[in-house]
Amino acid sequence: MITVEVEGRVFQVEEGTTLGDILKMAGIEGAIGGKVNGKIYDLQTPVRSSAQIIPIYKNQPESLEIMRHSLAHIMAQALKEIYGKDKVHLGVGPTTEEGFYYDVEIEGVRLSEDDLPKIEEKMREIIQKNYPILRREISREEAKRLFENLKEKYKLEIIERISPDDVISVYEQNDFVDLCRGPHIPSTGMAGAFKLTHISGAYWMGDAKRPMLQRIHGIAFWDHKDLEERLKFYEEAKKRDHRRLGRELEMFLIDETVGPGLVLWLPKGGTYRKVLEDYWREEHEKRGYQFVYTPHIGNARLWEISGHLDYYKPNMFPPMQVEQEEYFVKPMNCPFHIAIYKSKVRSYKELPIKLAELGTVYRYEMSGVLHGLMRVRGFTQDDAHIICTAEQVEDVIHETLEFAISMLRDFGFREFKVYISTKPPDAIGSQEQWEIAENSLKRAVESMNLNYEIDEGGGAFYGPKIDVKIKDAIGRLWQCSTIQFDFNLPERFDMTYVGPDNKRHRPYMIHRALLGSIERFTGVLLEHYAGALPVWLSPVQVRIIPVSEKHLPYSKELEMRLRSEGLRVETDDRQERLGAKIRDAELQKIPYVLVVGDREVQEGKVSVRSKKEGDLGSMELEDFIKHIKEKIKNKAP
RNA sequence: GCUGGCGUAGCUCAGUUGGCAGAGCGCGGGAUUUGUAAUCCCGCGGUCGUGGGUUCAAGUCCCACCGCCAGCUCCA
Repeated sequence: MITVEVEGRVFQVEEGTTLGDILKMAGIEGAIGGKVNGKIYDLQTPVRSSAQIIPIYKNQPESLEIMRHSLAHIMAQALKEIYGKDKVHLGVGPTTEEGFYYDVEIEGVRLSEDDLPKIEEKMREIIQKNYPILRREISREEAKRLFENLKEKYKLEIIERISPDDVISVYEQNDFVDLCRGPHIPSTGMAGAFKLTHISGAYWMGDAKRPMLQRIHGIAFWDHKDLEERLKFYEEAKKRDHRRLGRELEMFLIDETVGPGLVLWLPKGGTYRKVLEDYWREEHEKRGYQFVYTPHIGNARLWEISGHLDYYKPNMFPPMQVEQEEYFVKPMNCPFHIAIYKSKVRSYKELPIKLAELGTVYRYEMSGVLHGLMRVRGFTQDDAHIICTAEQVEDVIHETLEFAISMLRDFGFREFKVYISTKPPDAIGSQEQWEIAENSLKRAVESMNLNYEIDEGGGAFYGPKIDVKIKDAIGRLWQCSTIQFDFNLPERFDMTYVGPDNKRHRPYMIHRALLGSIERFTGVLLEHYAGALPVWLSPVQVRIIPVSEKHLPYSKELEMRLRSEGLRVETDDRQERLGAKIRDAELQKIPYVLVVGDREVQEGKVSVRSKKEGDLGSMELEDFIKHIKEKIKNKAP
């Protein structure tokens, strides 16, 4: 007998009683599954030891996971029915954040997106038939026999990987059997609303040397309403695509003849970028950073010392030969900053030293991963290296994290997720170094009340780090800031400082970027704001629209006046109708439009239309200047 | 890099079984003098991604390469 606790009540049941029977005993109805000591079980799974049980109902996210998992099976069954049992070989079919996928190999068939409706149709049939989904626990030998007979070569491989202590279970619906740990809904009829979205390739076991399977992706929810909402979200994301916005707003360009992954900043993008970089420099100046500039290429010897040629070479552009020496285009700025640090003997009195640079680096990324501004081959890191003593580490980390969050807030982000990655097994550096570093990271995050997760053992071999992700307007997370200890480079370059004891000591080095890269961050910003950048960042802040040609002189006067106030202004002097000019300003997402006609000329006023708030009516020019300057100062959206 | 899909005017796209390259927007010229999301007319604009091949004939079929997209993998 085992003891189970359900909703505060305690029961004695036979060991191996299914969760469903236990819940029934407790008088609980409508549960999809349950959490048994924190693990999600379905109703058919036997409970083998005393446990705390929390039922899972449809309105809880965990129930979705159960249902989506079953949909993956239903899809697999549909594929087998359409393409033949022997032809379809199943890989893995897990759930995702919003649905499920299944990796399959179908002999002689290349699926295309046109095949999806047919598969969906078959899935609906299976759901309609409402087959019971039955769990069966079988021995390893039986499992092997079963999947050998089914010609499921990938499943056999999975069986090999299942640890001997684990129970092997299969789930059956009608004549379909799948190796699966579960959990599942009790019958196919309970499946919710779903849609197959796309097909892609995926290596078996994520290994490029193994065969590539076809991955069929689907999304699923209990309600059609939620499904529709999700589909709308995709449309919304598509509307916000920075690649489209970048072209429409004339921000940037990636030109095939220049090269893939290499960004050309157009004048509008250039103006925006200058504002961003000026702001960035000011903020760094306030916090005692010193600015440095370093070359784009460096001698191979430098990259040998840094170790990049050992472990980073595949990501570097091939070398160029100059006067019998090899040079590499830089993939990182650190070795240069270190050379600057080492240019003289450093005293503990001048630490921490904070060297900052908007350093443009080049990395040879595989062609398949390039993506607009988000993933490119040449980009500018908002980079800095902080060199300090052990005693200073904690303050430095605290200050840096605070800096990162404050800067991201200025750009309009309000939600952050922080990840701390700790010591991996193959790490270098002393235990003491790691402890000081990791503790400082944890304390900084805790003192700032930030929501964080620890990725145990997820750090680089050369040091622990903090990554900050931001949540954008439609809930997507983007990694921006990273604060990374480096115990490797100070050793390799023999960096030292002279301590109060007049001896040489090894400093701590921290590599950090707040925005990540200017390119990527710009992509994120564009998507976050759907192209309508806050006034302070907008390349054009005000567009003046004369109602007719005769108002052009007054418009030009206004333009000069606003320009002298430091605002970015242009006048639409085209021979177009007012409506057309308003529309174009709107499409260009210009924050403020000033309409100038007879009334405004006579009264010396301006008629203000804000992108955010619509027609604000007539205003004294001075009042408008005050208004817009306030928005700029506050970095209002 | 790998798998699949796609490359037609500056942009968005149409182009049937192989048979004279099209539209809208944009751009140039003209008319209009406009009050809060598209005024009208005319015109310029393409070696159909590049290079081979099949064919009387290729945007269309075949091959290779380049680029883009969805993923895998990787990552700022």
